[in-house]
Amino acid sequence: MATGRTHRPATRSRGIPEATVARLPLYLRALTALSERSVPTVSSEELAAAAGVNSAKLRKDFSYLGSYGTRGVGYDVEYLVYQISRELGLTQDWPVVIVGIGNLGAALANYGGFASRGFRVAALIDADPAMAGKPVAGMPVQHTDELERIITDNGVSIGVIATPAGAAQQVCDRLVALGVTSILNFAPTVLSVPEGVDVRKVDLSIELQILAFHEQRKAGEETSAGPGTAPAVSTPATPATPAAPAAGAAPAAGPAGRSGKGGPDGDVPAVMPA
Amino acid sequence: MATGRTHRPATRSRGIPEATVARLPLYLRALTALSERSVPTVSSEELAAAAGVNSAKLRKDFSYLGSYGTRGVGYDVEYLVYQISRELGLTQDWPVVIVGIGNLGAALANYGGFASRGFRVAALIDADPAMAGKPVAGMPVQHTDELERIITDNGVSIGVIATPAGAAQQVCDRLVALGVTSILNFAPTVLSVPEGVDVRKVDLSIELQILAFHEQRKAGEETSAGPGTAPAVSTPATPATPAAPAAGAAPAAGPAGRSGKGGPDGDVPAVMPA
DNA sequence: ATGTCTTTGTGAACGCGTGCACAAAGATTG
DNA sequence: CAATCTTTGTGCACGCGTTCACAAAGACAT
Repeated sequence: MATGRTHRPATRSRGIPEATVARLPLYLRALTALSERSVPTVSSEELAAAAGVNSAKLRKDFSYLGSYGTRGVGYDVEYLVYQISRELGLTQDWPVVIVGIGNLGAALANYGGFASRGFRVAALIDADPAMAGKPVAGMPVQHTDELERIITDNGVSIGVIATPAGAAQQVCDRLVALGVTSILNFAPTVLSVPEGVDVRKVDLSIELQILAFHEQRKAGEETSAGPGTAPAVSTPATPATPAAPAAGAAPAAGPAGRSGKGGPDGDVPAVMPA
Repeated sequence: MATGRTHRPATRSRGIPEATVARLPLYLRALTALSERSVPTVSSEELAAAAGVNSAKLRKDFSYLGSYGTRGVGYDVEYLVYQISRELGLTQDWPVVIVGIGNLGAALANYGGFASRGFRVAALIDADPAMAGKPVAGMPVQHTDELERIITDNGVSIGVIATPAGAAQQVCDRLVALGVTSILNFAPTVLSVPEGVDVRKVDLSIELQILAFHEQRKAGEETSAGPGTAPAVSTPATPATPAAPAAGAAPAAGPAGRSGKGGPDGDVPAVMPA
């Protein structure tokens, strides 16, 4: 999951709940597949199964868009594809810039799922002068200096940040200053943006960490009996009071020493207090 | 947002809400940054700002883990890093396989954020025999035939799928059969898995689509007046009854024509079984 | 035209997550 | 030791999202 809506407390834009908006692309994908198989209509039950959701939820979601179904029959696939596309704004062309052409940026540039949904990669930007001119995904990488010209010339309003964490905020600020109002952030940092700018983030390692949590829980349940977290580790309830005081000794031995190392990003200490 | 927990209706494992679990990695990242700057303690206010959340929410989240703060002072950074790491299961080593070494798979293999969090890339797998032996991220790509040996030898319980959509379910089934119980899916498909297997998905294009929705809404608001979706388009309320019948005509004119084209998309399978 | 059968659309209940606001707890100062 | 100040931990209320369950609507058969 790419998590994270930032700002805009409970945006229920035009009556369509955020949760529903987040599912529309899923329905669209399932519908597109049906469309390619020339399936004329689907029931909410079938479509829900294809999209991996509850059928009641799907019907309620669609009810926010209007009454597009026919009782006793189901939904017309083509028509629904069009309605959802329009609702999501995919009937128009969205020029996009990708900033930071490292491994991930290059992968994004090559990703077919963008172009097929109306997202046109207008430019690939990188701060490294050595990258300039290099072709990635059949398109020359351009230097950051070109950013302003590119964005204004193409009318770009959506930017993708795939830079290292350290550069992300700076890039973000520049994009926003140039009029970009939607940002998809792959850098592991919290971006601060002014009111009116939407940020969504995708953090690859966060997803793995969430899986690890559940994995640990599963392993713990089958190994030992109780609901304990890790087997053979003291329960988390105990070290309440001694926490803060005891911690004073920690930095000496532990992770503080690691802070010198220039790792790829933040990480977990090898040794810990208490 | 990489969204998407599948299965497990309302998993509140061991009393820690899912929403809280999803935020722990964020806190951890912020705390690690503080740790590297040798900051000894933080208040909930400061940490919340660094993690991009509400301070009340943060305190409540931490309260599920136990009472790790000191009133009037704040939280001990090192200690909290340890507690969260342990809770997430990051104090142990998680061998991971990445299946599908295309652009994205290669980017994932090179991503530093995994290794630094206790995730060890045990192997890179690809179905293409031509890829076998090629070094990616300083590690030879191995053929799918090796999958069983690799997984059992390394005790892999987490798999990352970065294959084209068409191959994802098949790969998933094989992983599950070999004992993998957590899957991070980058392929744009809904994976069906048996009870007890966790799937999280990251769909790059979904995030962009959600941004496009909001972007369209923003544009619509400033251009025309009303809360209408796209300017100069009939409101969605009208075509209620004629929806299904009229839909037959829709594909001709509208974007429905798009369905025919077999895009460069890695996305929807061109053909698929019923 | 009438009745039956299928499937939508939605009212209502429930549960989770969020945020407020404050009491309790400890540090700190005089 | 008492008073004050800071910050945590949480009870409570509210709103969003999910799910159930059913009436309304239309297709289809007779």
